[in-house]
Amino acid sequence: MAIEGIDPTSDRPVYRQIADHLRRSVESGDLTPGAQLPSEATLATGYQVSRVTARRALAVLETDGLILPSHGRGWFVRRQPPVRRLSSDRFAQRHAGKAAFVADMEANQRNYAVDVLFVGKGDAPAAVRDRLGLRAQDEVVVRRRRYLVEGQPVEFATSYIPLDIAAGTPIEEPNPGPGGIYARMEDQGMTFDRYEEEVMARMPSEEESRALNLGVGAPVLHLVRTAFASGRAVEVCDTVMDSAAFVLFYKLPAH
Amino acid sequence: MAIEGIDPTSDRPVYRQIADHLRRSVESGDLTPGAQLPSEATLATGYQVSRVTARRALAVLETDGLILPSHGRGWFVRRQPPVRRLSSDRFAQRHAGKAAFVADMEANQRNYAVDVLFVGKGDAPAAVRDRLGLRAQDEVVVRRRRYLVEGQPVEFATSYIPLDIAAGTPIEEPNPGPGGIYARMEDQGMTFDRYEEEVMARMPSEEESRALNLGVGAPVLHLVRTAFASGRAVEVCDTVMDSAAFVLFYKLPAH
DNA sequence: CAAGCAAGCTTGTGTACACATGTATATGTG
DNA sequence: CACATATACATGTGTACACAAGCTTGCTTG
Repeated sequence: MAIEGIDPTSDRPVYRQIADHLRRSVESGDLTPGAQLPSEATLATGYQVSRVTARRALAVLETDGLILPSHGRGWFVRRQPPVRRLSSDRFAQRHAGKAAFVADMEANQRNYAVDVLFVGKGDAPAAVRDRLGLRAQDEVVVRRRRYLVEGQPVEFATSYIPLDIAAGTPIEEPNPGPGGIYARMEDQGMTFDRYEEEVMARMPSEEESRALNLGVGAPVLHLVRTAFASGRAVEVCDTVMDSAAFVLFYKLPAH
Repeated sequence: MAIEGIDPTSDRPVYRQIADHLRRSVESGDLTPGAQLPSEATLATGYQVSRVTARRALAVLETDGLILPSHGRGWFVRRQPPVRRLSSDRFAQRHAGKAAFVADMEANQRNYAVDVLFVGKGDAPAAVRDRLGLRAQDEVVVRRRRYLVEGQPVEFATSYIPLDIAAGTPIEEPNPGPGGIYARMEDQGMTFDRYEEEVMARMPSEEESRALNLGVGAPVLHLVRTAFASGRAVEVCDTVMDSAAFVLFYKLPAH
């Protein structure tokens, strides 16, 4: 008699049947986020397979981003960070001098934090230089920061601003003051024309995966925003986001 | 003496060292896209490990989306489909009566094809009904289609249109005529107000992975667009895209 | 009581082997 | 020449086992 609906004679491999079975337990809420799964040995005897096969089933769910192993402790159902939305108008309509991320977070009533990881002069990648219309030797101000929601890192953002705009202004400081760097540029008399955003989805590098605390199979959203003010590109912001934590929202006029 | 830089005494597991070594071969162009890797048995003897360990190294690269196995043939370096861009203004500025996708493709000089998979009356998912402002029992016209570029399926799109708009019009036909369904709605005197797009990145279901011919570790872009005309939501289009084939491009005015 | 250590659990990495199944190629037969 | 078949080789799935290494618990010892 088959154990728990597993049929060794089926065309579908046993390890996939076990993965399906466990997946249903997770998706039905039978195994809640954070819950511990039975140990590999328990699963193996329970499903009457070898530990190798049980592990293979677990690996499938790990790749799917459903569960995570913890060496010496066990396998656990992933806690999905709560989804939040970002609006396309988040840069156009800054609320009462607050930076975009802060306004988003307060609108969604979430605990958030921003770590400034690096601010200073540096070089820009070639793709960024192209968008800013700079030459190879031109330096920029680099602002790298990390955003956390409910204690979880969810986003890394790196801004590149041409030196002739940023030099000698609060843009070079870790804290650029109320309204963020956009407000400081407007202080200089700049008027923002438009933004261009390029959105990609891809797998994270090992470093990104570690930094965002992602599961093995979890992709990232990669957003490159170019801001144009007074007829020129004044900033490129390169953002890598935990895809489970974001839904990008764009409101587009119909001409 | 170590074979090919593999050190069994290192802290880094052997299978990861082998994966790194092979990854470099792929990324350096030593193994070009489409090229076949040595067989598992060859790798095992070459690196002096068991076939299981060689397979584990290959599985790492498969999860990373670099290589693909072909049963009975071997492992091959993935061909990345050529990246193409979609513009945010693709719906606002339809060119000479051409549908959005067609205009995009011709602008990028690519071979493309559209398969109409299903057109007819049906039910909409709850999330779609909400966006359209419909009740549970309200039926819609469902239009499901597949887009191919250079022979590769890259996108599945499903449109939902309220029955009171679509019934008895070419919108119910597989071929809705020049300009697509938007043009037919305008024929009815509708004026398009705005579009809302929600962009997510996630891992595909097994079915999606198969349908889009994705590698194991490849994510999809999931876009849900709601079109508003004459003050009401008139269409929801649910699109799942091969993330390797698309860069979404949005041009946003600065208020 | 507290510190430390050992036992016993967990996952992580690796071996060797067996057989099923898909693919390509060479070979032999009509 | 065309077609079926055998065979060699590829990956796919599964077993059993061994040992390393991390974590938790509880007992022992000072």
